[in-house]
Amino acid sequence: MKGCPLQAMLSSDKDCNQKLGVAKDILDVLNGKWKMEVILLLLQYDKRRFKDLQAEIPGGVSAKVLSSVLKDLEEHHIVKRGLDDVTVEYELTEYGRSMREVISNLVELGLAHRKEVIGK
Amino acid sequence: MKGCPLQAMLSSDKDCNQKLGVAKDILDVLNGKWKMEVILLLLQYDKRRFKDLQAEIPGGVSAKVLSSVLKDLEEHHIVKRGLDDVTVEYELTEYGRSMREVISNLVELGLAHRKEVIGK
DNA sequence: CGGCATCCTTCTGGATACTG
DNA sequence: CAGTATCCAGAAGGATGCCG
Repeated sequence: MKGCPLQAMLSSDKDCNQKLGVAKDILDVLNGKWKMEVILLLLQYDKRRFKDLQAEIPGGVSAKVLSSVLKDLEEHHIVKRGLDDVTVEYELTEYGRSMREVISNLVELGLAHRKEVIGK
Repeated sequence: MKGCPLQAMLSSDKDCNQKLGVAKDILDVLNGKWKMEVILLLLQYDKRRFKDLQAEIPGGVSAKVLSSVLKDLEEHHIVKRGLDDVTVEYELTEYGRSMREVISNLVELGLAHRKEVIGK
């Protein structure tokens, strides 16, 4: 045993498992069948209505699931829900827009992973 | 619509959704209740036996679940399973050791996320 | 010791119908 | 249009027991 292998930490009194909890926080934000799809669409369109999002997501989401996804993303400050006149429009917050780099990094890591696990 | 918002891609003929699939690959590797715990323990100990891993994981994993986790990590080239004499020892592959930086990055992102979503 | 077999509970997501 | 309500199926994880 050599202590927590996660350097890059500033506060030293927290233990490794708490750090894992922090890491899982951000995984939860992106995890799920449709979260990244929604974020990507909102990166493309800036503002989008519920029905449009539902129609444009490849594969097809039920209204119930899309609703819960949007609610979840809103709670995590990724999207903003706004009543524009009579309709409802969703858009990314500034923080939400910062997810583009995060997802890009994941794509990079994913490509490396496919290379490592060839043929899988 | 302005095209796929994920730059940092080299091959241009694949579309955005395939890129998301690639990103999900790496998420799957780390996602799950115990995968990162196992990786962290193996970063600390280099080699570890099944029972030891099970005993040291905080919270407690059932043998069935730990078994499936290790099998999954092995399929993804993260851990190596070796019969050392009569006992079984697990250790990280070189690729598996590269997960330390990935997890560290997630911790960084998680800290930023907590800062963004204060009090949650 | 290192699992696998079985059974059970919980969580995600899907299908459909309905409402303000 | 933008959801909510209900019911349902499948996967993940847990508890316990058994086996080579």
